[in-house]
Amino acid sequence: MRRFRGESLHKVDAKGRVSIPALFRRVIQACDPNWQEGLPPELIIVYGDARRPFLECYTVEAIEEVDRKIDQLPRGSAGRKTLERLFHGQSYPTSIDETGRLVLPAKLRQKIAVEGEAYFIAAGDTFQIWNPSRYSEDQAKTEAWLSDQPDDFDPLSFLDGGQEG
Amino acid sequence: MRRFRGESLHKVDAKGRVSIPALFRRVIQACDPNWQEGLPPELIIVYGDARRPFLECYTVEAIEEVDRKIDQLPRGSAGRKTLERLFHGQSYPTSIDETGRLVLPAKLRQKIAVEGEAYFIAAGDTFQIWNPSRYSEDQAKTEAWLSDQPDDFDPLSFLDGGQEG
DNA sequence: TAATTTACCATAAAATCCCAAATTTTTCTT
DNA sequence: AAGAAAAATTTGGGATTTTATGGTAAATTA
Repeated sequence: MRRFRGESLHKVDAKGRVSIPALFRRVIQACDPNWQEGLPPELIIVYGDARRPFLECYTVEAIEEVDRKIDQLPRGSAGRKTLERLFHGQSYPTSIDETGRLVLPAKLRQKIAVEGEAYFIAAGDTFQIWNPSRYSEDQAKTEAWLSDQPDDFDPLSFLDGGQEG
Repeated sequence: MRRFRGESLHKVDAKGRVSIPALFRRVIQACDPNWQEGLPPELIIVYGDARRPFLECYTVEAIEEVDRKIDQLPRGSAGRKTLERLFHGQSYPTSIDETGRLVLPAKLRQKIAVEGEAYFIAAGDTFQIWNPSRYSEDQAKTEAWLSDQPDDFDPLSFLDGGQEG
């Protein structure tokens, strides 16, 4: 259980509180090496990439892997600088409260235009938080593209294009 | 026993509970590397491809193979994004309960228009769940096509690299 | 102090567990 | 090979737990 799976819609109240999908909570907890009974499981929300209309949520383990890779880049290089800004600066470490909720500060809610509801969707070792209608639009594009493919087109054929092991 | 074989019809009750064909259960259990005595065998239901009128059920091993391949695609590529949506987002991880049943949430039942009964059919290393009459229609088409072939046409001839496409 | 954040408590709905009745299939015995 | 017994399977109903969400009080901080 080290991988997120599934999608769901949740209410966001005036204080910015949102329930995290129950299945996601288990993954977050399992991937927090510091967690123990009684402590709140932690996660990191990365919000800096302005081109992306969603928040990207990392488990502690996943963010530590990114950190290690950043550490290996040459000091002062453009790549390192950009990644440090994004993952160290423009990120928000937080935790899951007793009732399974998260608080999204106003700044983050504005960033993705979330008000009364938020849409959660898994993306492997991270998950994303979207404005529901923005997600629908994005998804509609993907589906339109898919329906333009031949009837027997299998999305899995993407897998054969890349390098195989 | 790592391959599904067979087909059958089962009742779906008001809570969405359905028996999984007993033979399928053994395959699901055998292909769950985390399974041990006392734990429920797990499986993953993929429902996202709107062009398909059925649910596709993966064993843990089968889905992990897909996951590994997705991981190898370039981050941010269109193919990877589509597959992440499909296999990580639009999927439902679940398990087989003590009595051999599965719960299909309302959302999934609606997706394939299943109400009182569901039709299960093996498809190699996955199996599918259909609305029974939709399956009949689809099957009728296959049979119509077959009966249009010459009497001596052998389906196995597909194996010899005939027209693929 | 005023505003914001955090902790705590409460409740309805939904998902899960537990027990058990009918079947069906398999095994055993004659 | 037939019938009886045992085991496994399919299905149903109720009780229990978890989840999603709202409200209020306490605490922090600007």
